[in-house]
Amino acid sequence: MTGPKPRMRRGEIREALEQEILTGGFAPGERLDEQALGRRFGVSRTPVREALHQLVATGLVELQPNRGAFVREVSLGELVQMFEVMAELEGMTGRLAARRTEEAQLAGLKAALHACERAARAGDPDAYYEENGLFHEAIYDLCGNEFLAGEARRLHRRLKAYRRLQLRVPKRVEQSLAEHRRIVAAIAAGDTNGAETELRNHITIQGERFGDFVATFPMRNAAE
Amino acid sequence: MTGPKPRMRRGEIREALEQEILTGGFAPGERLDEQALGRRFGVSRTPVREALHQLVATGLVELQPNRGAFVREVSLGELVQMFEVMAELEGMTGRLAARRTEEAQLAGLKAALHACERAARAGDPDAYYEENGLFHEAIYDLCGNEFLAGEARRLHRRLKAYRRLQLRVPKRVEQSLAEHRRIVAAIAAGDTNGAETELRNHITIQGERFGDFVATFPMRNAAE
DNA sequence: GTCAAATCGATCGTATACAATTAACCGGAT
DNA sequence: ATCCGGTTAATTGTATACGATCGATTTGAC
Repeated sequence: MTGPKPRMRRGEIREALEQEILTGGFAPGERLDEQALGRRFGVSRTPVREALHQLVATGLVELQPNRGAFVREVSLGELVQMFEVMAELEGMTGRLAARRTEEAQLAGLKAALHACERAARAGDPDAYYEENGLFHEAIYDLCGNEFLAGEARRLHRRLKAYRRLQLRVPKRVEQSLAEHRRIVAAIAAGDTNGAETELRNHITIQGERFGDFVATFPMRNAAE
Repeated sequence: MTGPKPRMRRGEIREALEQEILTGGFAPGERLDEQALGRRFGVSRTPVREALHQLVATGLVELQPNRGAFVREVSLGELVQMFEVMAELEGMTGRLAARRTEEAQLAGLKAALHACERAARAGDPDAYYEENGLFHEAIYDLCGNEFLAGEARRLHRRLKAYRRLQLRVPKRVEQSLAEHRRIVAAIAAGDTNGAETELRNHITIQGERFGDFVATFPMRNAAE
């Protein structure tokens, strides 16, 4: 048996489970047994339970009453819906950033853009992915709405695995970079509509049309 | 001692605490003692703990490590931010509903509107508040994005207490009703921009200008 | 052979017990 | 008198024990 027992704490357990679910270590729909996980992490059921409950709040895990915790399966349609909302929130951060940002505050955003350019030139998709996250984070900081930023971060995290996939598409990195440049230009110019539109499209290309299509199909409800 | 012990379950405890926090039964910043609450509800610490953790996820409670749970204090600025996001989400539901709704599906929305009209004519703000919630719920159903609907419901719940307050402003019910009519008209006409704008303004009147103002002040971060 | 009901097993939900961490209090030295 | 360190008390975080609930299996009758 290879089971090490490093005695992790609740927070670490939460992160470990989240990581493993996002990377596919647990199959969607799979049951997450409390005592099995407890044995695996070298702790009792209690911290595992609390970690699972936190994951329920993030939407990764579904909790059936008196039945246990299961890895939530996200349908394609649901993913589209989440991207649709993400696009809206990101667009909003752009609009607010464009309206509220002063010239002097642009340094961080421009630095993040340059970092993206370097990663793209290096042809390193993983590095670009990291810098991309920091780029959007820079916009969050500029939007002046910390609550909005928190919600955007939440969804960003939730969609992490899927966003990463999209970068594997051939010319996608270059295209993304070009969009980043237009976004910065719009924010710098105070072009609220431009920043909003660019950012929205940046998240879902043809997303709304696609959304219209799948919205006509019936689909599962979100967990309580 | 008036302490009854009805032995509530976790879900009930969660709702009771949520209700009491929203209605001001617990002061903002007040500490929520686990065993005290356990005694009060006639249960042990365990279900209280789980209820508190769920409230952390909703943003009502803040959890300091090894220190305990506290009622989260929401500053005015934070409230404005939340309304700003709420306005955007509602606007989005309106836009999607206007684009995706067929004539035959409008019955429910129109019924909800008529119910609002009846409550307004009766001069009953509380009844109007209820019907208002159902009206927005009807739009959620039409937007075809269940995930978005879930997020909107979450924020709606979170802002419940404050929305209720706004309806006490003199002519506010009549004004709200007029906005509802314009919203329905826009959705029925398939006017995406109109529905989005009307709904957005419906949530925050002059909200953006106010947001611009308070965004220039420093403010607390959202809890982890 | 099929279906239904009751028993059995397993797991979740809750209660209680223990350990670890923190904050407050107190005493002493500068 | 003030500041610093150690000690203590209280509370969170975790472990374990118990009870309740649900699903599956088995047995019996039709």
